[in-house]
Amino acid sequence: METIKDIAKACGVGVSTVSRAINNHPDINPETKQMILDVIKEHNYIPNNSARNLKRTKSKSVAVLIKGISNPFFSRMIEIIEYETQQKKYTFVLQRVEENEDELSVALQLAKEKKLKGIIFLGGMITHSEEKIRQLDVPFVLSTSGYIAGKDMDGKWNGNAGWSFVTVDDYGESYKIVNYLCSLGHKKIAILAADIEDDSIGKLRYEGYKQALRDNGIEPCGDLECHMDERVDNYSMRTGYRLMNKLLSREKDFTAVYAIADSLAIGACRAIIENNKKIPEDYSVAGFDGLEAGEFYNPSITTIRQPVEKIAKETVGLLFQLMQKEGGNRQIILPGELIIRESVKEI
Amino acid sequence: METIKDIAKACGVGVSTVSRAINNHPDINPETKQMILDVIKEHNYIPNNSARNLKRTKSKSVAVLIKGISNPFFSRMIEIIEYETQQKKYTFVLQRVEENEDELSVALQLAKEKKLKGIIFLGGMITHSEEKIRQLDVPFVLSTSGYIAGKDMDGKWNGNAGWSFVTVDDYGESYKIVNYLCSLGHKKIAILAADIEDDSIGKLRYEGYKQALRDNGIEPCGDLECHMDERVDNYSMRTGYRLMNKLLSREKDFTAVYAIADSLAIGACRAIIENNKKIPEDYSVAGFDGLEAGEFYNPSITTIRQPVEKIAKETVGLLFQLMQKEGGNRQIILPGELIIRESVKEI
DNA sequence: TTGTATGCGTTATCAG
DNA sequence: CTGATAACGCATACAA
Repeated sequence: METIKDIAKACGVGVSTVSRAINNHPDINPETKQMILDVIKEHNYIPNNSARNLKRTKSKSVAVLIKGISNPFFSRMIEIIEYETQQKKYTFVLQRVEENEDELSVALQLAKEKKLKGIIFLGGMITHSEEKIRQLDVPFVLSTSGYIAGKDMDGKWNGNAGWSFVTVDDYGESYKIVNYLCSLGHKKIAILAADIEDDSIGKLRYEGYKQALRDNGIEPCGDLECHMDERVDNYSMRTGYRLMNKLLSREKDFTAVYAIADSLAIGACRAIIENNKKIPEDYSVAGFDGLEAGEFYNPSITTIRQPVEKIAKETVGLLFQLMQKEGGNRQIILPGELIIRESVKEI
Repeated sequence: METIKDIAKACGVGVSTVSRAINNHPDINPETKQMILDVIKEHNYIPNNSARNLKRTKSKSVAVLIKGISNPFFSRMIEIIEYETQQKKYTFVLQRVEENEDELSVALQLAKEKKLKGIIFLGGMITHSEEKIRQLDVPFVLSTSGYIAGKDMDGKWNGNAGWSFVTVDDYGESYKIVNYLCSLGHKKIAILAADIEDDSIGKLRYEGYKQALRDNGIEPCGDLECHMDERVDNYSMRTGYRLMNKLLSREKDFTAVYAIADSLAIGACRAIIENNKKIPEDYSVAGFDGLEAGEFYNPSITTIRQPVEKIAKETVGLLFQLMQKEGGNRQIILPGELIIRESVKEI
């Protein structure tokens, strides 16, 4: 294994000079620097990152910890976050964390190893003790999650989370689209929801649905609710398909279905079509998220679009404010956008 | 910052004993070990990974380098690779690499930093000099790529790649589905393809298409080919939508379209539908990949399914054989599966 | 502008 | 079973 010493020897200079060449330090003769760089290239020398991290005191890097990397929603977010981060001349570390892994522990460890300046959490970060969160002495922002942590059970914002986050108002936007369905004359609105025990966005969207119904004088009916199985289902098209078939087999009357995610909505559509029913003639279908797949589906899916670009930008902006101590924790709640397409009709 | 020294002091033992406790070494008194572990937990001590990597000689870890993380196809692969790796008691490192980044350089660096035992490349690894590849002294396997490197321009396998890979036969499977379209009586078959300059799977699938046509006595016609714009388009639904509209505007006659990816096929379907044409009555549409989105689309998309699970398992299996020197480089070419669904009709 | 020496936090070696 | 100490490869303070 080649080390900086070997290079120094090969160049006939000291190790620190090589180090200076590598790290673009100013106080070095341009000629020696070029010579060293040439030798390095010739030897295919690669500095050992562990040693660098160990020695370095500071660093200009932030990390994104992402739970549920398969979420297509996150792909675009990452792109933007990465771009914005690089604009600010910071290095960007992407770290995926298992569904059953503790993202906070991973964050703690990574912060130490990479001497991080800041962290962004994408997904997850729902259930953590204040105490453990406090161990994280690096500025961090929760993106598209964390809202729940500041919400009371009935969905009302209690306004005192001790940390920063950026998210859409899942409860409010869910309310909005269900209310929209009601305004179109729908009275029997089914829902494809997360499992009952869910305490994340699934719960928020579910609560928004129920409240919208009540405010429209409709009492939520358990027979029109179809929940995922805990630890079996996920937010996939297949799940939507399964849930919809289950709902249809109950032979209950309804005119619209609200799926709490576009992926579920698409699976639901397929189930409806295979049952020889038409969308939206027989059933209206509404989703949530604003995925590309919903836009190009046949019929295209009426949904709430999450402002991905905006969320990403605000997240990075907030994180850097925190890092530069330009203000304390803030909670940014962005509006979604009701996108009216083909899958819902007036009744 | 707390170090192993602080823990040793707090426990009244030497640092090496603490190290033993952390690393599950056998030669340590179970009681002291438990005591140390307790103190560690109490202090929230986290060992510095950089220091560990620096000092450690061996390691039991493999990495997956993935180019194009948004590819939904890769999500499932990663899941399986990770599972299989953990079965073998190895640690798994996922490293994403930018589209414009050099995955080989990243691999070289990571191998050094993390003392990797093996590497899996997902996507990318198309254009690299033999010389640079040889620098990588760690066993590696190319998954769902690399085939091209052993192919001649006309798609024939030249059989002497100096490295291992696992993939489907993009050329052959592409040939298969186009041939299937021909067998159904289609004579004018359009294609939605990658940009002309593409030298990856895009080229292979394109060549398979042309050869299938010729073998069915049909001369490929440029007017029925619609290529992506280099560096602008990607394998998204939106691209498929754009290309299909472009193709339709040419007002050329055709009865079937073959999109070289399911995502493109779905966008194409949407474009056709918006032009008030029916699938498959007016146009048959075929895809490639076997994405969930194609299965649940309306109409469901006839396609070639890549055996994701199998690819992933064979990849890991091959890598570990290489690592354990149980054989030299091998090239595994798996068959795809023609899945007949609703988007294609006989003519 | 350059070289030397020290220490980052850990594990491995060796002596007890 | 345990503890002292020498590396690991690099960046940096300091001396030249």
